[in-house]
Amino acid sequence: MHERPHSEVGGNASRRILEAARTVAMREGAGKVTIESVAREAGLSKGGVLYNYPSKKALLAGLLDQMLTAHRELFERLPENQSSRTLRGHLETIVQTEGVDDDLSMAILAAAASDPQLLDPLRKELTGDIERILSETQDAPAAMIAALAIQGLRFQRLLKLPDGGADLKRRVVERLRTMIDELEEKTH
Amino acid sequence: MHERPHSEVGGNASRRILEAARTVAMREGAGKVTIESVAREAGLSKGGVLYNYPSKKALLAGLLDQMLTAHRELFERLPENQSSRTLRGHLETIVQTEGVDDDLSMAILAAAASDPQLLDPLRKELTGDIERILSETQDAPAAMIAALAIQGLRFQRLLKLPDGGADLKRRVVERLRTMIDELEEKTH
DNA sequence: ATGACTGTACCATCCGGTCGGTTAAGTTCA
DNA sequence: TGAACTTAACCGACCGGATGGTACAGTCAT
Repeated sequence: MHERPHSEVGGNASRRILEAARTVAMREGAGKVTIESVAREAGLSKGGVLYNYPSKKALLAGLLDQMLTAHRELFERLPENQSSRTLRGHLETIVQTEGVDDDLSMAILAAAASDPQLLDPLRKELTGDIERILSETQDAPAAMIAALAIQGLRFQRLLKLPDGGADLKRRVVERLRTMIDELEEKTH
Repeated sequence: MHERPHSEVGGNASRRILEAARTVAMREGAGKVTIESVAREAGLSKGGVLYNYPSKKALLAGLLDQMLTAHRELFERLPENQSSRTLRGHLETIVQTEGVDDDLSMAILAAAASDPQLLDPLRKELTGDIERILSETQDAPAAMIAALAIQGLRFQRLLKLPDGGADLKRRVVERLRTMIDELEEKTH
Protein backbone atom coordinates (compact mmCIF):
# COMPACT_ATOMS: atom_id res chain seq x y z
CA MET A 1 0.00 0.00 0.00
CA HIS A 2 2.04 2.93 -1.28
CA GLU A 3 1.41 6.65 -1.40
CA ARG A 4 -1.43 7.78 -3.53
CA PRO A 5 -1.26 11.27 -5.03
CA HIS A 6 -5.00 11.42 -5.56
CA SER A 7 -7.99 9.98 -3.82
CA GLU A 8 -6.72 10.42 -0.31
CA VAL A 9 -8.95 7.80 1.19
CA GLY A 10 -11.31 8.38 4.05
CA GLY A 11 -11.01 11.60 5.96
CA ASN A 12 -7.49 12.60 5.00
CA ALA A 13 -8.55 15.41 2.71
CA SER A 14 -11.31 16.30 5.13
CA ARG A 15 -8.80 16.85 7.90
CA ARG A 16 -6.58 18.91 5.67
CA ILE A 17 -9.55 21.09 4.81
CA LEU A 18 -10.38 21.69 8.45
CA GLU A 19 -6.80 22.57 9.18
CA ALA A 20 -6.86 25.03 6.30
CA ALA A 21 -10.03 26.57 7.70
CA ARG A 22 -8.35 27.11 11.06
CA THR A 23 -5.29 28.61 9.40
CA VAL A 24 -7.38 31.07 7.43
CA ALA A 25 -9.43 31.98 10.47
CA MET A 26 -6.34 32.67 12.53
CA ARG A 27 -4.52 34.59 9.85
CA GLU A 28 -7.30 36.68 8.30
CA GLY A 29 -10.11 36.67 10.83
CA ALA A 30 -13.28 34.69 11.23
CA GLY A 31 -15.15 36.71 8.63
CA LYS A 32 -12.74 35.73 5.89
CA VAL A 33 -13.41 32.02 6.18
CA THR A 34 -15.00 31.31 2.81
CA ILE A 35 -15.13 28.07 0.89
CA GLU A 36 -12.80 29.45 -1.73
CA SER A 37 -10.23 30.76 0.71
CA VAL A 38 -10.25 27.44 2.55
CA ALA A 39 -9.85 25.56 -0.72
CA ARG A 40 -6.91 27.73 -1.73
CA GLU A 41 -5.27 27.17 1.64
CA ALA A 42 -5.86 23.44 1.53
CA GLY A 43 -4.41 23.25 -1.97
CA LEU A 44 -7.49 22.16 -3.84
CA SER A 45 -10.47 23.62 -5.58
CA LYS A 46 -13.81 24.81 -4.35
CA GLY A 47 -15.42 21.72 -5.79
CA GLY A 48 -13.06 19.56 -3.82
CA VAL A 49 -14.02 21.23 -0.58
CA LEU A 50 -17.71 20.94 -1.35
CA TYR A 51 -17.27 17.29 -2.15
CA ASN A 52 -16.00 16.69 1.37
CA TYR A 53 -18.39 19.09 3.07
CA PRO A 54 -21.64 19.60 1.22
CA SER A 55 -22.14 23.07 2.63
CA LYS A 56 -20.36 25.76 4.54
CA LYS A 57 -22.47 25.00 7.57
CA ALA A 58 -21.28 21.40 7.41
CA LEU A 59 -17.70 22.58 7.19
CA LEU A 60 -18.02 24.77 10.24
CA ALA A 61 -19.86 22.06 12.11
CA GLY A 62 -17.07 19.67 11.24
CA LEU A 63 -14.52 22.15 12.41
CA LEU A 64 -16.20 22.58 15.75
CA ASP A 65 -16.64 18.84 16.08
CA GLN A 66 -12.97 18.19 15.40
CA MET A 67 -11.90 20.66 18.04
CA LEU A 68 -14.31 19.28 20.58
CA THR A 69 -12.96 15.81 19.89
CA ALA A 70 -9.37 17.00 20.29
CA HIS A 71 -10.46 18.67 23.50
CA ARG A 72 -11.95 15.47 24.83
CA GLU A 73 -8.89 13.46 23.88
CA LEU A 74 -6.66 15.82 25.78
CA PHE A 75 -8.78 15.20 28.83
CA GLU A 76 -8.49 11.48 28.59
CA ARG A 77 -4.74 11.75 28.87
CA LEU A 78 -5.04 13.26 32.32
CA PRO A 79 -4.68 11.03 35.40
CA GLU A 80 -7.91 9.26 36.10
CA ASN A 81 -8.44 9.98 39.74
CA GLN A 82 -7.18 13.49 39.98
CA SER A 83 -9.42 15.90 41.75
CA SER A 84 -10.77 18.83 39.83
CA ARG A 85 -9.77 16.91 36.75
CA THR A 86 -12.04 18.75 34.38
CA LEU A 87 -10.99 22.17 35.53
CA ARG A 88 -7.33 21.23 35.34
CA GLY A 89 -7.89 19.91 31.83
CA HIS A 90 -9.36 23.18 30.68
CA LEU A 91 -6.46 25.12 32.08
CA GLU A 92 -3.77 22.88 30.64
CA THR A 93 -5.47 22.90 27.27
CA ILE A 94 -4.98 26.62 27.13
CA VAL A 95 -1.41 26.48 28.31
CA GLN A 96 -0.54 23.80 25.79
CA THR A 97 -1.98 25.64 22.83
CA GLU A 98 0.09 28.68 23.71
CA GLY A 99 1.50 30.21 20.57
CA VAL A 100 -0.02 27.53 18.38
CA ASP A 101 -2.10 28.60 15.42
CA ASP A 102 -4.66 26.22 16.54
CA ASP A 103 -7.30 27.26 18.93
CA LEU A 104 -10.83 26.30 19.62
CA SER A 105 -11.91 29.87 20.04
CA MET A 106 -11.53 31.01 16.47
CA ALA A 107 -13.70 28.17 15.30
CA ILE A 108 -16.25 29.26 17.83
CA LEU A 109 -16.17 32.79 16.57
CA ALA A 110 -16.44 31.82 12.93
CA ALA A 111 -19.36 29.56 13.73
CA ALA A 112 -21.14 32.05 15.91
CA ALA A 113 -20.88 34.79 13.34
CA SER A 114 -22.40 32.76 10.56
CA ASP A 115 -25.00 30.81 12.50
CA PRO A 116 -25.35 30.82 16.29
CA GLN A 117 -27.07 27.46 16.15
CA LEU A 118 -23.81 25.81 15.18
CA LEU A 119 -22.67 26.30 18.74
CA ASP A 120 -25.20 23.82 20.08
CA PRO A 121 -22.72 20.90 20.28
CA LEU A 122 -20.31 23.14 22.16
CA ARG A 123 -23.06 24.13 24.55
CA LYS A 124 -23.90 20.53 25.18
CA GLU A 125 -20.25 19.68 25.82
CA LEU A 126 -19.81 22.61 28.15
CA THR A 127 -22.93 21.74 30.07
CA GLY A 128 -21.36 18.36 30.82
CA ASP A 129 -18.07 19.98 31.76
CA ILE A 130 -19.73 22.34 34.19
CA GLU A 131 -21.63 19.52 35.79
CA ARG A 132 -18.39 17.61 36.19
CA ILE A 133 -16.55 20.60 37.53
CA LEU A 134 -19.22 21.21 40.10
CA SER A 135 -19.33 17.58 41.11
CA GLU A 136 -15.57 17.62 41.61
CA THR A 137 -15.59 20.34 44.20
CA GLN A 138 -17.50 21.51 47.21
CA ASP A 139 -16.83 25.16 46.59
CA ALA A 140 -18.95 25.68 43.52
CA PRO A 141 -18.52 29.45 43.15
CA ALA A 142 -14.74 29.24 43.41
CA ALA A 143 -14.60 26.47 40.84
CA MET A 144 -16.87 28.42 38.55
CA ILE A 145 -14.73 31.50 38.87
CA ALA A 146 -11.68 29.52 37.90
CA ALA A 147 -13.55 28.14 34.91
CA LEU A 148 -14.67 31.61 33.92
CA ALA A 149 -11.16 32.98 34.21
CA ILE A 150 -9.96 30.23 31.90
CA GLN A 151 -12.66 31.15 29.41
CA GLY A 152 -11.58 34.75 29.78
CA LEU A 153 -8.04 33.77 28.87
CA ARG A 154 -9.34 32.09 25.74
CA PHE A 155 -11.16 35.09 24.44
CA GLN A 156 -8.42 37.43 25.46
CA ARG A 157 -6.02 35.56 23.28
CA LEU A 158 -8.53 35.18 20.48
CA LEU A 159 -9.34 38.87 20.19
CA LYS A 160 -5.78 39.89 20.91
CA LEU A 161 -6.91 41.90 23.88
CA PRO A 162 -4.21 43.24 26.19
CA ASP A 163 -3.12 40.76 28.82
CA GLY A 164 -0.76 42.63 31.08
CA GLY A 165 2.34 41.01 29.63
CA ALA A 166 3.80 37.53 29.41
CA ASP A 167 5.20 37.65 32.92
CA LEU A 168 1.89 38.42 34.55
CA LYS A 169 0.18 35.84 32.37
CA ARG A 170 2.56 33.19 33.61
CA ARG A 171 1.88 34.16 37.19
CA VAL A 172 -1.84 34.07 36.51
CA VAL A 173 -1.60 30.51 35.26
CA GLU A 174 0.45 29.59 38.30
CA ARG A 175 -2.11 31.12 40.59
CA LEU A 176 -4.95 29.34 38.83
CA ARG A 177 -3.14 26.05 39.40
CA THR A 178 -2.85 26.72 43.12
CA MET A 179 -6.48 27.82 43.21
CA ILE A 180 -7.46 24.49 41.74
CA ASP A 181 -5.20 22.69 44.21
CA GLU A 182 -6.98 24.47 47.03
CA LEU A 183 -10.32 23.40 45.66
CA GLU A 184 -9.04 19.88 45.86
CA GLU A 185 -8.02 20.22 49.48
CA LYS A 186 -11.40 21.56 50.43
CA THR A 187 -13.00 18.54 48.83
CA HIS A 188 -11.04 16.14 51.09
CA MET B 1 -39.03 76.75 16.86
CA HIS B 2 -41.72 74.11 16.60
CA GLU B 3 -41.62 70.34 16.13
CA ARG B 4 -40.33 69.09 12.87
CA PRO B 5 -41.79 65.87 11.52
CA HIS B 6 -38.62 65.21 9.56
CA SER B 7 -35.01 66.05 10.25
CA GLU B 8 -34.69 64.57 13.68
CA VAL B 9 -32.22 67.08 14.99
CA GLY B 10 -28.65 66.28 15.81
CA GLY B 11 -27.70 62.67 16.33
CA ASN B 12 -31.15 61.29 17.03
CA ALA B 13 -31.31 59.16 13.93
CA SER B 14 -27.70 58.11 14.43
CA ARG B 15 -28.49 56.79 17.85
CA ARG B 16 -31.56 54.99 16.57
CA ILE B 17 -29.41 53.33 13.93
CA LEU B 18 -26.89 52.09 16.48
CA GLU B 19 -29.69 50.75 18.62
CA ALA B 20 -31.10 48.96 15.60
CA ALA B 21 -27.68 47.45 14.90
CA ARG B 22 -27.51 46.08 18.43
CA THR B 23 -31.01 44.69 18.17
CA VAL B 24 -30.25 42.88 14.93
CA ALA B 25 -26.97 41.55 16.30
CA MET B 26 -28.67 40.18 19.41
CA ARG B 27 -31.63 38.70 17.59
CA GLU B 28 -30.06 37.26 14.45
CA GLY B 29 -26.37 37.01 15.20
CA ALA B 30 -23.38 39.16 14.42
CA GLY B 31 -23.11 37.90 10.86
CA LYS B 32 -26.55 39.19 9.97
CA VAL B 33 -25.72 42.78 10.71
CA THR B 34 -25.95 44.28 7.24
CA ILE B 35 -26.68 47.85 6.29
CA GLU B 36 -30.04 46.84 4.91
CA SER B 37 -31.10 44.85 7.94
CA VAL B 38 -30.08 47.69 10.21
CA ALA B 39 -31.98 50.15 8.04
CA ARG B 40 -35.12 48.03 8.16
CA GLU B 41 -34.87 47.74 11.93
CA ALA B 42 -34.29 51.47 12.35
CA GLY B 43 -37.25 52.26 10.11
CA LEU B 44 -35.43 53.95 7.29
CA SER B 45 -33.72 53.08 4.05
CA LYS B 46 -30.26 51.95 3.20
CA GLY B 47 -29.52 55.41 1.88
CA GLY B 48 -30.59 56.88 5.17
CA VAL B 49 -28.22 54.72 7.13
CA LEU B 50 -25.36 55.50 4.79
CA TYR B 51 -26.14 59.17 5.13
CA ASN B 52 -25.48 58.91 8.85
CA TYR B 53 -22.58 56.49 8.61
CA PRO B 54 -20.66 56.69 5.36
CA SER B 55 -19.61 53.05 5.50
CA LYS B 56 -20.28 49.88 7.39
CA LYS B 57 -16.93 50.17 9.08
CA ALA B 58 -17.95 53.60 10.31
CA LEU B 59 -21.18 52.16 11.62
CA LEU B 60 -19.45 49.42 13.56
CA ALA B 61 -16.84 51.86 14.82
CA GLY B 62 -19.65 54.13 15.99
CA LEU B 63 -21.31 51.22 17.70
CA LEU B 64 -18.18 50.27 19.58
CA ASP B 65 -17.53 53.88 20.46
CA GLN B 66 -21.00 54.32 21.88
CA MET B 67 -20.63 51.28 24.07
CA LEU B 68 -17.20 52.29 25.29
CA THR B 69 -18.58 55.70 26.17
CA ALA B 70 -21.47 54.17 28.06
CA HIS B 71 -18.95 51.96 29.81
CA ARG B 72 -16.84 54.92 30.87
CA GLU B 73 -19.87 56.84 32.09
CA LEU B 74 -20.86 53.97 34.30
CA PHE B 75 -17.43 54.11 35.88
CA GLU B 76 -17.66 57.75 36.64
CA ARG B 77 -20.72 57.14 38.77
CA LEU B 78 -18.70 54.97 41.15
CA PRO B 79 -17.32 56.47 44.38
CA GLU B 80 -14.07 58.27 43.72
CA ASN B 81 -11.77 56.81 46.32
CA GLN B 82 -12.91 53.25 46.39
CA SER B 83 -10.21 50.67 46.21
CA SER B 84 -10.17 48.33 43.25
CA ARG B 85 -12.50 50.81 41.65
CA THR B 86 -11.86 49.68 38.10
CA LEU B 87 -12.36 46.03 38.84
CA ARG B 88 -15.54 46.75 40.74
CA GLY B 89 -16.78 48.83 37.83
CA HIS B 90 -16.30 46.02 35.39
CA LEU B 91 -18.19 43.64 37.60
CA GLU B 92 -21.11 45.95 38.28
CA THR B 93 -21.36 46.80 34.59
CA ILE B 94 -22.08 43.17 33.91
CA VAL B 95 -24.53 42.83 36.73
CA GLN B 96 -26.40 45.93 35.68
CA THR B 97 -26.81 44.87 32.07
CA GLU B 98 -28.30 41.59 33.20
CA GLY B 99 -31.18 40.62 30.96
CA VAL B 100 -30.84 43.74 28.87
CA ASP B 101 -30.62 43.32 25.12
CA ASP B 102 -27.79 45.68 25.21
CA ASP B 103 -24.34 44.46 25.74
CA LEU B 104 -20.90 45.51 24.66
CA SER B 105 -19.95 42.00 23.71
CA MET B 106 -22.14 41.62 20.66
CA ALA B 107 -20.74 44.77 19.19
CA ILE B 108 -17.31 43.33 19.79
CA LEU B 109 -18.20 40.17 17.99
CA ALA B 110 -19.77 41.93 15.03
CA ALA B 111 -16.74 44.16 14.75
CA ALA B 112 -14.22 41.36 15.12
CA ALA B 113 -15.88 39.26 12.45
CA SER B 114 -15.87 41.98 9.85
CA ASP B 115 -12.56 43.64 10.62
CA PRO B 116 -10.35 42.85 13.61
CA GLN B 117 -8.78 46.27 13.39
CA LEU B 118 -12.02 47.83 14.57
CA LEU B 119 -11.22 46.49 18.01
CA ASP B 120 -8.27 48.81 18.42
CA PRO B 121 -10.17 51.40 20.49
CA LEU B 122 -11.35 48.63 22.76
CA ARG B 123 -7.81 47.35 23.13
CA LYS B 124 -6.61 50.79 24.05
CA GLU B 125 -9.35 51.21 26.62
CA LEU B 126 -8.67 47.81 28.13
CA THR B 127 -4.96 48.47 28.31
CA GLY B 128 -5.71 51.48 30.48
CA ASP B 129 -8.14 49.47 32.58
CA ILE B 130 -5.61 46.75 33.22
CA GLU B 131 -2.99 49.27 34.21
CA ARG B 132 -5.44 50.82 36.64
CA ILE B 133 -6.51 47.47 38.01
CA LEU B 134 -2.92 46.47 38.63
CA SER B 135 -2.10 49.79 40.24
CA GLU B 136 -5.05 49.41 42.56
CA THR B 137 -3.86 46.18 44.10
CA GLN B 138 -0.73 44.49 45.34
CA ASP B 139 -1.85 41.03 44.36
CA ALA B 140 -1.65 41.35 40.62
CA PRO B 141 -2.43 37.72 39.69
CA ALA B 142 -5.52 37.63 41.89
CA ALA B 143 -6.79 40.89 40.44
CA MET B 144 -6.13 39.66 36.93
CA ILE B 145 -7.98 36.44 37.61
CA ALA B 146 -10.98 38.39 38.79
CA ALA B 147 -10.83 40.53 35.67
CA LEU B 148 -10.58 37.43 33.50
CA ALA B 149 -13.51 35.81 35.23
CA ILE B 150 -15.56 38.92 34.54
CA GLN B 151 -14.59 38.77 30.88
CA GLY B 152 -15.54 35.12 30.92
CA LEU B 153 -18.97 36.05 32.20
CA ARG B 154 -19.35 38.47 29.31
CA PHE B 155 -18.64 35.95 26.62
CA GLN B 156 -20.61 33.27 28.34
CA ARG B 157 -23.68 35.44 28.14
CA LEU B 158 -22.91 36.58 24.63
CA LEU B 159 -22.60 33.10 23.17
CA LYS B 160 -25.39 31.77 25.35
CA LEU B 161 -23.04 29.21 26.81
CA PRO B 162 -24.28 27.26 29.81
CA ASP B 163 -23.70 29.03 33.10
CA GLY B 164 -24.68 26.53 35.76
CA GLY B 165 -27.97 28.22 36.51
CA ALA B 166 -29.11 31.56 37.85
CA ASP B 167 -28.52 30.58 41.45
CA LEU B 168 -24.89 29.68 40.93
CA LYS B 169 -24.39 32.76 38.84
CA ARG B 170 -25.63 34.91 41.67
CA ARG B 171 -23.27 33.21 44.09
CA VAL B 172 -20.42 33.68 41.64
CA VAL B 173 -21.04 37.40 41.52
CA GLU B 174 -21.18 37.48 45.32
CA ARG B 175 -17.92 35.65 45.56
CA LEU B 176 -16.27 37.95 43.05
CA ARG B 177 -17.34 40.89 45.18
CA THR B 178 -15.72 39.42 48.27
CA MET B 179 -12.63 38.55 46.25
CA ILE B 180 -12.36 42.17 45.28
CA ASP B 181 -12.91 43.21 48.89
CA GLU B 182 -10.05 40.98 49.92
CA LEU B 183 -7.82 42.53 47.30
CA GLU B 184 -8.61 45.82 48.94
CA GLU B 185 -7.62 44.58 52.38
CA LYS B 186 -4.33 43.27 51.12
CA THR B 187 -3.57 46.66 49.70
CA HIS B 188 -3.91 48.32 53.11
C1' DA C 1 -14.75 -0.21 -16.43
C1' DT C 2 -15.94 1.83 -12.15
C1' DG C 3 -16.22 4.56 -8.42
C1' DA C 4 -13.88 7.82 -5.63
C1' DC C 5 -12.46 12.05 -6.14
C1' DT C 6 -11.01 16.68 -8.57
C1' DG C 7 -11.43 20.88 -11.30
C1' DT C 8 -13.97 24.35 -13.84
C1' DA C 9 -17.53 26.86 -15.55
C1' DC C 10 -21.44 28.83 -14.18
C1' DC C 11 -25.57 30.65 -11.58
C1' DA C 12 -28.26 33.22 -8.15
C1' DT C 13 -28.05 35.82 -4.32
C1' DC C 14 -26.40 39.06 -1.18
C1' DC C 15 -24.08 43.07 0.26
C1' DG C 16 -21.59 47.33 0.42
C1' DG C 17 -21.46 51.48 -1.79
C1' DT C 18 -22.83 55.14 -5.43
C1' DC C 19 -25.85 58.39 -7.30
C1' DG C 20 -29.50 61.02 -8.94
C1' DG C 21 -33.81 62.21 -7.15
C1' DT C 22 -37.31 64.14 -3.60
C1' DT C 23 -39.28 66.45 0.29
C1' DA C 24 -39.50 69.83 3.68
C1' DA C 25 -37.57 73.44 6.07
C1' DG C 26 -34.84 77.69 6.14
C1' DT C 27 -32.76 81.90 3.78
C1' DT C 28 -32.31 85.70 0.67
C1' DC C 29 -33.90 89.49 -1.56
C1' DA C 30 -36.70 92.32 -4.76
C1' DT D 1 -44.94 88.87 0.76
C1' DG D 2 -43.40 85.50 -2.11
C1' DA D 3 -40.51 83.57 -5.66
C1' DA D 4 -35.96 81.70 -6.10
C1' DC D 5 -32.53 79.32 -4.05
C1' DT D 6 -29.93 76.53 -0.54
C1' DT D 7 -29.48 72.93 2.72
C1' DA D 8 -30.45 68.82 5.56
C1' DA D 9 -32.21 64.45 5.62
C1' DC D 10 -33.51 60.72 3.34
C1' DC D 11 -35.04 57.46 -0.52
C1' DG D 12 -34.39 53.64 -3.66
C1' DA D 13 -32.67 52.01 -8.08
C1' DC D 14 -28.65 50.30 -9.54
C1' DC D 15 -23.72 48.40 -9.94
C1' DG D 16 -19.92 45.39 -9.19
C1' DG D 17 -17.74 42.11 -6.65
C1' DA D 18 -17.88 38.32 -3.51
C1' DT D 19 -19.88 34.02 -2.14
C1' DG D 20 -22.48 29.77 -1.50
C1' DG D 21 -23.87 26.29 -4.23
C1' DT D 22 -24.68 23.30 -8.72
C1' DA D 23 -23.54 20.74 -12.92
C1' DC D 24 -20.69 18.16 -15.26
C1' DA D 25 -16.78 16.53 -17.53
C1' DG D 26 -12.36 14.67 -16.48
C1' DT D 27 -8.75 11.79 -13.92
C1' DC D 28 -6.70 8.02 -11.58
C1' DA D 29 -6.06 3.82 -8.87
C1' DT D 30 -7.88 -0.63 -8.71
